[in-house]
Amino acid sequence: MDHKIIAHGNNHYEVELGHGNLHVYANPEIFQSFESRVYEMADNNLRIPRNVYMGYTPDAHVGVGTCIGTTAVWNMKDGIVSPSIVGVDIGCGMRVHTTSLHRSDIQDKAVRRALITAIEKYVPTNERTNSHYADIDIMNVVQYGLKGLPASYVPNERWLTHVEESDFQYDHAFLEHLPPKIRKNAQGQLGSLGSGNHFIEIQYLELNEEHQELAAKWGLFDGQVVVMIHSGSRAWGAMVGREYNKVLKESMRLWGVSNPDPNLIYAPIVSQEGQTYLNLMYSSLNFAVSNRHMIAFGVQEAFREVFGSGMETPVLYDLMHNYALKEFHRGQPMLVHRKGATRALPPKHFLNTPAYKETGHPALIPGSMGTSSYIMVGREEGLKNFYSICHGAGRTRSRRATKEMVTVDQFEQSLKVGSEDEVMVNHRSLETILDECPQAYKDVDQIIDSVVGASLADVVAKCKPMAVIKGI
DNA sequence: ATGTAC
Repeated sequence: MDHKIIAHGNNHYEVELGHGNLHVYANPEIFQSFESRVYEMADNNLRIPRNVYMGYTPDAHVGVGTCIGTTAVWNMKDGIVSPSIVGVDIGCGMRVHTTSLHRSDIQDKAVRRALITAIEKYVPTNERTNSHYADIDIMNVVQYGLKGLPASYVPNERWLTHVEESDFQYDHAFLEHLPPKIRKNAQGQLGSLGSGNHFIEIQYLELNEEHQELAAKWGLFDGQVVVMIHSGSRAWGAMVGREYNKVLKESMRLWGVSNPDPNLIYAPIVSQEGQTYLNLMYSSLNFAVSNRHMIAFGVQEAFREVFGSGMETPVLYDLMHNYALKEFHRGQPMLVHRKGATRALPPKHFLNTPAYKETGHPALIPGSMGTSSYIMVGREEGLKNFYSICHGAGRTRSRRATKEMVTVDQFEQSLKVGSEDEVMVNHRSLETILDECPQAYKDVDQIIDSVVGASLADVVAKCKPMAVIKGI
């Protein structure tokens, strides 16, 4: 397919497709690597009426119905909501906790092994292992988010304030639409990691010299040990997504609405079906943020076991990259879908959570296993992409293709196994998580270069991996 | 992604 491309400069391209224009933020190298399939998908998404804006971040790649890396906006009054443009793992996101430790404190491999073992004791990493928080009623959690947790699981006020949202408000009456077994499936999963690309990583920081002052304000220092968590809404969000893909698909058939891609599902925001999905999506966001909170609670317990009961692991921030949020833009309420896209608000922006109003909030971007992650901050210019930046490196090949192509030996080499700087992993064998090797992902440094070059955000700190806990 | 699957 040939498309007219407008190059705006500064890693910003506008691609004219059959049904509207797609904005792409990528450096020339990444831009050239996009396959035509991602443009076909964007064009199918642009067929949905009254789209206000659609953009790709540089980590964009093919997903179900809609590419991962999409920001898509409609007006609340005449727009649509789409489970396909939210993504299957509703509320999937990132969280970072800081420590007072320096990397030299955990350079000893025995210490890092002890931390991995302790974390696995407090955070279930096997699919069917329940968390031991039987005293938490998940119905309180899905209704009131972090405010639904018993006080004994909230170490201090900061854990409620340094998050993108602690309590997503919605009409709880919609919970009656859910199948009863969702409760049984999700109960016991709170505080568990999940599998796939989810992880807990122990990292050390390399501060960007140009943002030392901001880093200090955020409590960050060079060489600091931090913990990065990537997880989502587990069975709760998966069941909401699956159920409403079915329901909305049937509604589209009844309404006579169709799209060339049968996997692209959507409904008017004002319709009963759209309202039901939207409200139940918020229940999943409450589960997701609470899940990461409880994982972090377990991680703090583990650090206390290794370093003493006085150990504190303050939360830096928690934010999501799979959701649709009502936001005010251009003076109007709009529904901003971010599927594999991270909000990065600039300093002073009114949408910032109060704790980060002055500085802008930390935007947490994971790399692939064994490569760097990043802590960034949004810029004013990010407005052009509705303040969305990348959500990570972005896959470059499928799980199956990766397993056929990469060997366990190559994976071990990329983790520097055997050396002092080895990225230690909880799994005895890397065979089971081979599809998560760095060779399956784009080069995260190129992705970050694209975002910085497009003036969407700046790097505050680079996070280098020292130990990783993966689920199965 | 998912206590996977019309």
